[in-house]
Amino acid sequence: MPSPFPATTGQTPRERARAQTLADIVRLGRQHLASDGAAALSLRAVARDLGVVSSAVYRYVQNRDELLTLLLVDAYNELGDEVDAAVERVPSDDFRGQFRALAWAVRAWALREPASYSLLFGSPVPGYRAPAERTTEPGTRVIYRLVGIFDAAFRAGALQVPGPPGAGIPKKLRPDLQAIQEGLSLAVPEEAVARGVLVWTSLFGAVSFEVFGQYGPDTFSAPDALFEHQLDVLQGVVGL
Amino acid sequence: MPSPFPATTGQTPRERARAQTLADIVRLGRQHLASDGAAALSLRAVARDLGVVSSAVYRYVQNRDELLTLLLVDAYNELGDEVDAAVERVPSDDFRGQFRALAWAVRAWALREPASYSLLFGSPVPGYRAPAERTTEPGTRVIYRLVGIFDAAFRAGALQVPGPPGAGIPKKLRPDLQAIQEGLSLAVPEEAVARGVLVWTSLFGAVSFEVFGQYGPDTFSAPDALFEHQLDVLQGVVGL
DNA sequence: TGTACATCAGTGAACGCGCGTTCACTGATGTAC
DNA sequence: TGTACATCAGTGAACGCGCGTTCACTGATGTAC
Repeated sequence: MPSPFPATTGQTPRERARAQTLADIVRLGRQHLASDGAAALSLRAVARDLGVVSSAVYRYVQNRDELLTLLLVDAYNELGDEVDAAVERVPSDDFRGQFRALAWAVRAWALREPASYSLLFGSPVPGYRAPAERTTEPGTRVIYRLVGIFDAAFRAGALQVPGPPGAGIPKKLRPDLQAIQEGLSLAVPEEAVARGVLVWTSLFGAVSFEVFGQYGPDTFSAPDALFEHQLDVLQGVVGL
Repeated sequence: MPSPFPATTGQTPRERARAQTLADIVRLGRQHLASDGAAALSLRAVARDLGVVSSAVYRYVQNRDELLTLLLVDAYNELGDEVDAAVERVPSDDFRGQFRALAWAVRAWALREPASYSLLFGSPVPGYRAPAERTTEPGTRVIYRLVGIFDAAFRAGALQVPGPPGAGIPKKLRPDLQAIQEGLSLAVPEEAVARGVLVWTSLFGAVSFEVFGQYGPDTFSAPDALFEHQLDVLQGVVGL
C-alpha cells in the first residue's frame, strides 16, 4: 500500500494516467465539435492536439464512432447535472420556480455550448447511430426531471389541468399516454401528460430557434425577455 | 425564328440546356444531402452522378458553398409552395383550417424530406454562411404566411387574444414586438404577436423532435394523433 | 532487495481513399458577315 | 447559302490536402518470484 490515495482516486497510477488521457481526449473532442461540427470530428485532429501520433488514440477509443458516443454521453450528463443543480436550488414546494429553473438551465447551457447542443438536439450525424444502451439513461435525464416536477406539482394540488379533463385527446393517442403514465408511475392525468409533452417540445423548439439562429439576426434584441414570456405562456399551457 | 417555344421556355437552346443541367445538379445535390448530410455534400460526387468530370461542374456553380445555397433556396421554395398550396385549398374565412393546413403541410414535407428539413432547421452547416440576399425571402415565406393567417383572423374577429391584453409582456420585449407589428403592418396586438412567435417555435419544435427522433423509438405509436392534439393546444394558445 | 518477465502507451510507416480547385486543352455549337 | 470566327461545355491531368485504420515495433512501467 504505497499511498492512501490510489484506492480512492482511481486504482494504480497507470489506470489514473489512462483515465486522465481519456478525459483529455473527450475535452479536445469537444473543442473540435465546437469549431468544426460533429461531421468533421476527426481522430487525427484530436491526436494532433493531444501531441501524439494518430494511431495512439486507438489505445483509448475503438474508433471514431465511439468518440462520438463519449461526447454524446458527456454532453447529456453535463446538461443533466446543470439542470439538476438549478432545480435543486429552488424550494421543493415551488413548482413554478423549479420549472423555470429547469428551462433557464437548458437555455443557458445550450447558448454556452452550441456545438454540444447541436449534437444532442440538432440534425442527426450522418452515418452515426447512437448505441441505446449507453445513451438512453443520460439522454432522458432532463425530460424525466421535467415530468417529475409536473407530477409532484399535481400531487401537491398545484397543477390544474386546463380544459375539460381528457375530452380533447384523440383516441389513438390515449394508449401511448397511458403507457407513459404507467411506465413512470405518474399521478397526473392523460391530458396533463400530453400537454407536458408539448411544453417539452416547445421549450426545446424555442431554444433551438435561438441557438440555430432561426429568428433573423435583428428580430429580437432582448431574447431573454422573449424566453421569459414564452415560459409564462408554457406554464399556463400545463396549468402550473 | 426557328420555333415559337424558345421565347417562352427559356431563350436559346444553349441556355435551355444550361438551365436543365443546373436543375440536374440541384436534383443530384438533394439526393446526396439525403444520403450523406450537408457536411458531406461534395461537388465531385455530384459530378460523378451527372456523368461528367469533376471540373465541369464549375461551369455551373462557383464552388461548393454556392451549391449549398442553391439547395437551401430550392428547399425553402418547395416547402413554401406546398404550404401555400395547402393553405389555399381551405376557404378564406376558415382561419383555424388554414392554420392546421399550414402545420400539416410543414410536417408532411419535413417527414418526406428529412435531409432538406435538417438543412433548413437543423444544426447550422459548419463553415457555411447562407448569403442573406438570396435566402431571406424564401426563408421567411412560411412564417409570413402564418402571421398572415393570424392577422386576418384577428381582423375578422375570429382571434381572441387570451388573458389580460398586454399585461403579461416584459417591457424589454415590447419594442421588438412593435417593430414586427409595424414592419408587417399587423392589426393583431402585441400579446398575439408574442404568442404567435411561440406557436411558430412550438410547431417547428414538435416537427423537429419527430424528424430528428428525439421522442424515443417506441414512445409514440400514433405520431399523427400526437401532432393533432398539439395543434389543438397551440390553437388555444393564440386564441384562434 | 534484485532480477526476469509481462503489460501496455506510444511510434512511424503504410494502405487506400475522397476531397476542392486550377488550368491548358479540344471540339461542338452558335453568330456575323 | 457559305465561310470565319467566337463562345462555351466538357476533358484530363495535376496540386496539395486530410481522413480512418492496421501493423510491427520500441521502450518505459509495473509485477511475480
